[in-house]
Amino acid sequence: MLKLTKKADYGLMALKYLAEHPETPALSAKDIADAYGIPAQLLAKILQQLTKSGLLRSHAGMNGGYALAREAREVSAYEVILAIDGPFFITSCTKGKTGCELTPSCTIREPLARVNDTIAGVLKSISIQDLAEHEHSHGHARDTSSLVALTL
Amino acid sequence: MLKLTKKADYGLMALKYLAEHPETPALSAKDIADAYGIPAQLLAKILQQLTKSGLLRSHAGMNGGYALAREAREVSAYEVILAIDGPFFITSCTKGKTGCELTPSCTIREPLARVNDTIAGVLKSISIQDLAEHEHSHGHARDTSSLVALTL
DNA sequence: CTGAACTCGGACCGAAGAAGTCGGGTATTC
DNA sequence: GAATACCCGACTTCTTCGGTCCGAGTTCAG
Repeated sequence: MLKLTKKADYGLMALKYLAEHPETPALSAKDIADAYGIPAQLLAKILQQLTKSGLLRSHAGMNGGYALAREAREVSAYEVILAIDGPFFITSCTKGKTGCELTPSCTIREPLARVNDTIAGVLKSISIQDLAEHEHSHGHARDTSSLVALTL
Repeated sequence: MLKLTKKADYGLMALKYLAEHPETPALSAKDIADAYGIPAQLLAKILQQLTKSGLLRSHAGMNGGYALAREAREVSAYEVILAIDGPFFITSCTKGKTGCELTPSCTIREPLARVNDTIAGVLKSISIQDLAEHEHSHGHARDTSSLVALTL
């Protein structure tokens, strides 16, 4: 478990692809879909969501398509996932307003909420640029290690 | 997204409950289920899985029930989740053997695998004991902060 | 030794959400 | 005005989770 949806995957792939082709003014949904073998219509919807969230700029008409609204370096994986799948929570009782009122015993959530924050922090620290850069970087380990604090 | 299942939640709750009652030789599934308002039959199945995974000891017959197989301190949240929901991966292409062979372009997985490891590390650093201890610890922040390294 | 209390374990089902499809509408360019 | 591409909601399909039911095996008390 604990996996993110295919949509989020597709979205990350698409943004990575755009980051890898900064020269082109715009890439159509079909272009990207073909490049990865993703269902075009589905990818289109995902890109629309990302556009609505302000991560992409769209341009209709011939030779239209999508382009990054910001620098690849300035877009975190967290934002992408958030835009596509909505806010995530590790805990099942998503704590809307009802939450775990039925079971007044959700004493587990408190520590798990910390974990949740930690994960979010990790995701926020990864940019689209990072994804694109590691195209063929197998061995040469960069020194871009970040530390995440988990306070119980 | 990215949330763990209710089963895993229930499992963690149950273990926490057991950790809080070390004096009793065994607690039945029903006891725990009643304490938290969880469907008893469902909890029973979860506890069975935990038993098969070696996290619990079961004892049939009258006054039977479940007990921790190990010290609460020695059981990590990771193990519990693993036992209940199976191995988790952030990526959708779970990389069995087929994985993303269809799309030979899963260049995203590599960085995300690091994230996956990071999360696993966090979960491994949390023990059942930790969950039980924070029963009423609202304000007094302990200094049990651990650092997790994420190397891209 | 018989029955109550409990665990064990598979089969089953309904609901929810994810994945993907279809079709109509709108904007832009040539 | 035709081709290209984005826009967007509705719909179908499929998987999985959450939960229930029931039968069988164990253990212990009286």
